[in-house]
Amino acid sequence: MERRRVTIKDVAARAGVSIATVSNVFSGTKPVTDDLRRRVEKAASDLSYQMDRAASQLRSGQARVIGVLVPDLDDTFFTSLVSRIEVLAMEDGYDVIVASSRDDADLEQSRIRALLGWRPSGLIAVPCSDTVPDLLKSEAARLPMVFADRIGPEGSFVDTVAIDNFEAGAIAARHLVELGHRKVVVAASDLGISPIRERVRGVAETLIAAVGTEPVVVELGSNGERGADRFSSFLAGNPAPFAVIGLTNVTTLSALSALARHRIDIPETVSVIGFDDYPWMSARKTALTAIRQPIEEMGRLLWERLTLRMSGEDAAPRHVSLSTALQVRDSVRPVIGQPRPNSSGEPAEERGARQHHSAGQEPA
Amino acid sequence: MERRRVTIKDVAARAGVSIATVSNVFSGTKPVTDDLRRRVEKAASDLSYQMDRAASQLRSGQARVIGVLVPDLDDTFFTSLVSRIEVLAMEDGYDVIVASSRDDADLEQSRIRALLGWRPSGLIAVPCSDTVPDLLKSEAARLPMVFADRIGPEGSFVDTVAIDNFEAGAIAARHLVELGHRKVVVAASDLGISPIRERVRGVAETLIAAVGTEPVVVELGSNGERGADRFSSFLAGNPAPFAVIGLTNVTTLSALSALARHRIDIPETVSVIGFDDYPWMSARKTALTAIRQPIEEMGRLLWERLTLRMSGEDAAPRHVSLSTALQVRDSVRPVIGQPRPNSSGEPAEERGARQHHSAGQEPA
DNA sequence: GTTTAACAGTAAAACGTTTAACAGGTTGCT
DNA sequence: AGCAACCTGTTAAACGTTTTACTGTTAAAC
Repeated sequence: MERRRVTIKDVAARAGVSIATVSNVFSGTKPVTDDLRRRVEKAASDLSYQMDRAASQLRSGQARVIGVLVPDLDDTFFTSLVSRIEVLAMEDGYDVIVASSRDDADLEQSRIRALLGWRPSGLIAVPCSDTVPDLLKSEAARLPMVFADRIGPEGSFVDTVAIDNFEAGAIAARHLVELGHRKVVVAASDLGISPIRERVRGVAETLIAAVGTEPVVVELGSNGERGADRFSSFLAGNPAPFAVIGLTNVTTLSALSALARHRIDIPETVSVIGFDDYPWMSARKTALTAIRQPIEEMGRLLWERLTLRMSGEDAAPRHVSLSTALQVRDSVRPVIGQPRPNSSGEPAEERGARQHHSAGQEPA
Repeated sequence: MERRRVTIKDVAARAGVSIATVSNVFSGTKPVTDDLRRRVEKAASDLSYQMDRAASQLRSGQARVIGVLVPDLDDTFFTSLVSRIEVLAMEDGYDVIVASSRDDADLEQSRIRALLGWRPSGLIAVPCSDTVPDLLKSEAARLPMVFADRIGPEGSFVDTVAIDNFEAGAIAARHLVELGHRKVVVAASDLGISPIRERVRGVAETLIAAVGTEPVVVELGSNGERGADRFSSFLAGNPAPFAVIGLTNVTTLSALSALARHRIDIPETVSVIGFDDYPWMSARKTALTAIRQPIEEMGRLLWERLTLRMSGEDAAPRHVSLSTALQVRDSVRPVIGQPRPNSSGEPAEERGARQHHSAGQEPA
């Protein structure tokens, strides 16, 4: 039963040519006359020949594969990115091998090793922490790579594509302020991640500048379920009304989940701005106002940068920063006049940011 | 700058052993004394040696890679599956390369070719149509593979893991019936896909048996946005109240979206049962009752079957069928007494199923 | 009508591993 | 003591391609 693998040799024999010619027919390295080409193609399809990538890659050094490393394959944001990249890569004849670091630096390290073992033509990575593995730093000269989304302060030794995180936060805060909100709660995932810190900063600075109020930052982690629990217990100690900004699609979900659990009405008692723009956000009675990341464009730019590098571009690293936009829907309620005074207290501070408490009038 | 690649030879030289020994240290094929092993490991790490997969694979024929083919990388169901598989595969030392067929049979064919070119150790596929590519049929003897989810009537030449689709539909219908519903609309994706047909059948037969009513089946396609439009125009011609069953997480979303667009209250005017169980479903004021697929378990079984095959099991194909369960939440409203008569008409038939119209009393 | 250049094809040498065949050295068994 | 069996290590031969260098042949240029 165990038929021998059909190799380039068999094809060559059947077509009556040398193996080099067969190789040329398929790789197109050197021209081949139509007659021979046809003969070879016929022979190949007769034998249902399939090139052996391992052999091809070993000899040529060209892998035609790109590695994609993301922190979490259950997070729609990352899978959307992977999806885009897969399409683009396929169109250019590359295959993609995925690896998830599950937000664990050690695992990330080992996944990177695995990816590198493929000697891929390129690497697209969403690092899981600010500190980029040395492994990659030393490889950066040799291997084309682009970082996405999670760009640390020092992540500048390589091309990057990310959104303007500060702006994203600012946009959300501004919207809230314009509608009269003063008490805002930020549902952050992990303040150890610098883009998240930036988003928080965007919210905080805008809020302070506009109304002199600091946001309350709640750290929910990157697991949705735990996040919901945490936000739920936050809710227990910090009565509405206020507005919440989700800084991540996962934290948005967590916050929403907790809010639902407490049967708190949106936007009547708490206004919500979500992150990312996914179908489920508009599939609700009060559709979610959200900060939309241009995922499609991110994918495109990521691939563009990578292909440029792969084709030998050797300029200084470029960092592209994309703008987010607010998708205004129904989950933010305009507040008329001053916020009504709380009867029973107000959000206590949870982490980092101090909260300015303004009962009644502004200090001019 | 272009340093030469560090190979097994360099390591061997530095450690003062033969390349075969180095190979043995890493592959563990033959035992090596501790002394040498240490020397080799030291040398390898000094040079930061990394094995070349291409060479290794070429020689050994062992790829340690498994191909995963899904119809859509933007559908959370499939990405959840991929995520599970990636974890399991990694734990066993396999890498995974993903390909999306985007529900296109031609593309699927070409993606399969690409996957096969890697000579993977195994293949996990969610075919995009009932007719399995001949390409795979002929490869089935050689290459361990398992099909998931989309199992056609003839998909039996290879191991499969799927849910009991008929039962899934039946469960949903039963729940509806028990709560007094008689008019049910089924939001199907594509009736060309046999699992979907099965789910429809499950709903229809249960409904007919219980209350003598046939469901109205609306075909929404597998694109969420278009699906929402279609369901929206269905809604325009077919006034509530009724109950809808989403047969897919995407169609659920589409239906919900359209419902929201028409400002129809859930569950007051229409009751909804969704498919799959995702965080967004419970992150709403009226959480969604849904048919939950055991994705985690599916992934586990898929991997289990595949590893069994990869380790040489050569029994007849096994087909495992998993049960779904209804996750009861708040989106289905009990109907008291008879359904109130419609004022302006009722759902017209959209495709396939005829609708029985019972104005007033049952025909005993 | 030479000389050149371009072209189409081939033979053979890589590419970096794994592994089959083999070689000493030690141990175990009569 | 003698022989087999077993270790641990080495040498060299694969694995299936791509690519370099080379060989004729044909077209272009003088």
